[in-house]
Amino acid sequence: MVVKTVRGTSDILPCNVDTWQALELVSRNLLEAYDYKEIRTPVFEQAGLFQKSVGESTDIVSKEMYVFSDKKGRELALRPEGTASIVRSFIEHNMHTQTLPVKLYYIGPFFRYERPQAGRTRQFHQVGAEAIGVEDVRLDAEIIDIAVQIPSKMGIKNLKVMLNSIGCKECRPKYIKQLLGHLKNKIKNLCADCNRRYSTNPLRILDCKKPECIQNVKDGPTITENLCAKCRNKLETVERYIKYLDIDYQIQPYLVRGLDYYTGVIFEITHSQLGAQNVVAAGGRYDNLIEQMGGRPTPAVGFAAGIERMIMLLAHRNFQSNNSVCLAYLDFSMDERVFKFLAELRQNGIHTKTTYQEKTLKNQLKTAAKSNCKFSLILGANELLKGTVILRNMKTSTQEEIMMDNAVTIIKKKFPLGGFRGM
RNA sequence: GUGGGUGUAGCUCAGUUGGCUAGAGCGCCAGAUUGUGGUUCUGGAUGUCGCGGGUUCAACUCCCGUCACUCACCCCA
Repeated sequence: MVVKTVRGTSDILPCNVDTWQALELVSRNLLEAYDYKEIRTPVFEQAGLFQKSVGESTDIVSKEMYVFSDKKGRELALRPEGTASIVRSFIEHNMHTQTLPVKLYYIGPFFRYERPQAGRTRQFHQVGAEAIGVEDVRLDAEIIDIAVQIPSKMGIKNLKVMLNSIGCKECRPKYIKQLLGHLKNKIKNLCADCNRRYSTNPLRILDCKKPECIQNVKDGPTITENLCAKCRNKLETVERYIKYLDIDYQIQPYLVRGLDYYTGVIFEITHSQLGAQNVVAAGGRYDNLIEQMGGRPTPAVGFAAGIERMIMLLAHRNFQSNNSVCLAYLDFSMDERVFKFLAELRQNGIHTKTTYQEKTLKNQLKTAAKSNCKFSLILGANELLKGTVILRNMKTSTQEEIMMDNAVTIIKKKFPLGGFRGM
């Protein structure tokens, strides 16, 4: 058997890579406009980093992490998410001494050993951002804004923004007690998973999809109406700000987050065309994490968006650039003058295709048309003698004969600024 | 980790109750006279029928196993 990609991984082929590049470009431009700087951390870290930050109790750490030992016996893990590494880096490089907030973003691959499904693979990519060091709800609003803007700028519509707060160190434990009290007599009505959650992660019972659980949770207390005054005020302020930004959202009292480090305002952005894994982006505040990881007490807020999931929503769109020309030559094998002309075009940034094969002109034009070239350059013995070349517009099927020496400037004028179609 | 569906040419699929050299469309390649593409016409190439085993005179078709894909649960971006 020939070797294939590992389960849950896939090649991003040239035919799809334009969409990826467009998405990355849009993300970078946007994040940098919001004053975030890119950070690139290693794809593997000490396994303990994730155990401490993401939480031993989560499935991500307990079951889904790619853990391995290196030759010195160090326990390492492929990163299952982005925030932990950034927090590690923030502490390691004493970033608290910089002007706060420190605003960072990342784009890259992550790894979780899960059963593949629509919108879920073992290697997947996220774009995310973190604003660290200032506790201000405007940063929460800004993070939500960016998380909405990235897919929106790509032309993804009908995003659903859901907002909630899971409280702070003070009010969350109180609420959990209340919730457990409410469910105490109803445990036997809950599904098997929620019976387990009752002891491991009670908040998760809130977002169970099973009708019997929804039924029992419905008449119980919600975290949203049991927040302390401070948390309630923060949630309301975030609402006010994103309203000003015209972000259409709704409060979802049963929205909770899976990772242990979240505190306060959290959010999820979903899309109905994605299937069961419908979260495009999600995030929230994690004010205790940095202290918990050995730094000084530092508030922070961030989000991550699933790139594959956005790509799925863009599948019908074409981001292919057609800013290329095709050099067709004939009557002779590609001699030095043609080869030099080709190099000259390319050295001047003109995306130039050619066949490298002695094919008929017909054939070469066919190639040019197939690969979506805007112009063909036709260079035969006649032209070469005169020092000219034929510039053929593939769309209008009109052509003109120009001097080879002027070709670069003339072609460059024909192209507006390079970029992606449909943006 | 659990459950359902699927696995036949590069792609999308057909293949009758097991029976001759396994098919279609699209794509690909080549031609329709001399240096001009996307239409049309003609011709052509391509398959260990996912892999391994079993039943049978005979298996793409039945049975078992396995791997992969896919969808859902779990979990999460």
